[in-house]
Amino acid sequence: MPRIAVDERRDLLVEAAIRVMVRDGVAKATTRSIVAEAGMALAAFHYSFRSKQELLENVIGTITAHTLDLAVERLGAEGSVEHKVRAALDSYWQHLMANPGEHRVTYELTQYALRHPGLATVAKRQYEAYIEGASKLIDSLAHSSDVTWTVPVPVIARYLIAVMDGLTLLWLNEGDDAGARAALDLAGDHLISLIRMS
Amino acid sequence: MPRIAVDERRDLLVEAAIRVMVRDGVAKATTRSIVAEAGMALAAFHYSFRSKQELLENVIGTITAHTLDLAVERLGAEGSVEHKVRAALDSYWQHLMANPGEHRVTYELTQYALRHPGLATVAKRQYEAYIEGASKLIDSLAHSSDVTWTVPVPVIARYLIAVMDGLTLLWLNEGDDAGARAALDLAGDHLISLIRMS
DNA sequence: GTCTATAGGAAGATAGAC
DNA sequence: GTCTATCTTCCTATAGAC
Repeated sequence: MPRIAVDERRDLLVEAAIRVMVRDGVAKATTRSIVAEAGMALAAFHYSFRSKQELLENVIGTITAHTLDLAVERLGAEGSVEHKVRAALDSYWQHLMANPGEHRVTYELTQYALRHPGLATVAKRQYEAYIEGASKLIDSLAHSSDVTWTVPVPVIARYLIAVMDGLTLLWLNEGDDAGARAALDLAGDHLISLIRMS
Repeated sequence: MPRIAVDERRDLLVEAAIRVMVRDGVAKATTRSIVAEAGMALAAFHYSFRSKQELLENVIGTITAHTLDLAVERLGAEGSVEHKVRAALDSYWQHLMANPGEHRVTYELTQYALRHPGLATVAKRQYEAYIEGASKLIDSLAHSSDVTWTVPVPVIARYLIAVMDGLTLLWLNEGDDAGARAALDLAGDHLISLIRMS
């Protein structure tokens, strides 16, 4: 009954959609379940968004931005380069263990998007944003400690993203805390071995 | 019209389901599209399988077995340990580039399974089978060349699976051949550095 | 065993009163 | 802008004739 500006309604629906996806999965995030989560009538969906696809574009954009913000926050550690690398990995891992549903949703969303022609380009841009973010993170890590990498930054960036994605999936699917943690530490060793002191 | 044994019909439906999933994605693999692919009537589905879930259990089992068979074939290389490691990674990568749809489906299936209570245990067993397969592969690689690993085999196995999963996703999502390949080679360097000659 | 026909429900999207 | 009611389509699963 209360009148809400369309822009605000859109934000509320995007947030509700993300909550439903985290709780029940992307497939269960139907227009009906989303408006129910937001406490709105079904028709509210379609005078806020032209289609479900338009909502999903916004959901993907919001989640990508959120993830990149978190990555930037992770840069704050003090001490040696080695310590900074470990701290960054630890910080990511802590966030994963505290918010598994959120991470699972990002994988579901890219897969969903890549199977739907209208969303495929959005998914690719999302991945490119991650790679660019990782590159900047790796670059500034070396600069802040006045060291260099023995391997080109774009290569390390892709390797970093692949390893973290893979370890995340491993833990989400297998559920073995100690096993995944040991593999993460091994990846950390490798990253540190790529640093050349100068 | 021709009478087919139920067991054979089940196999035909499982194979048809996999073809549909590879081509159109797991979400599009409905009972209707699967029987259409197999050239059967809709009702044939439900006197071959109790439910769609029962078919999916068979699909997951078949794909897991197929993947493990491929991994075993990859062991045949001759030469130094380093060469064997490179050859195994190359062989995997070649299969990925030639069958991207098949690999994409395995990720979709685990995600699908983990969201459906009745299939969650099947998905976990699938992942455990992968880890066990990787462990055996890593073990026999060292034995056949009379060297040892500087890190426990289960840790390397999880690291290997995570890295390959992550690199696969990276390539499937970003589509950059050279970028993913460079990251793969970096992972290869790391694996080789974990070998201790004796 | 094999089929046609249909039940029964949930999805995205829209019409039209207020 | 906001709602209820409904359209249309697609899904899994079953009934019942052959």
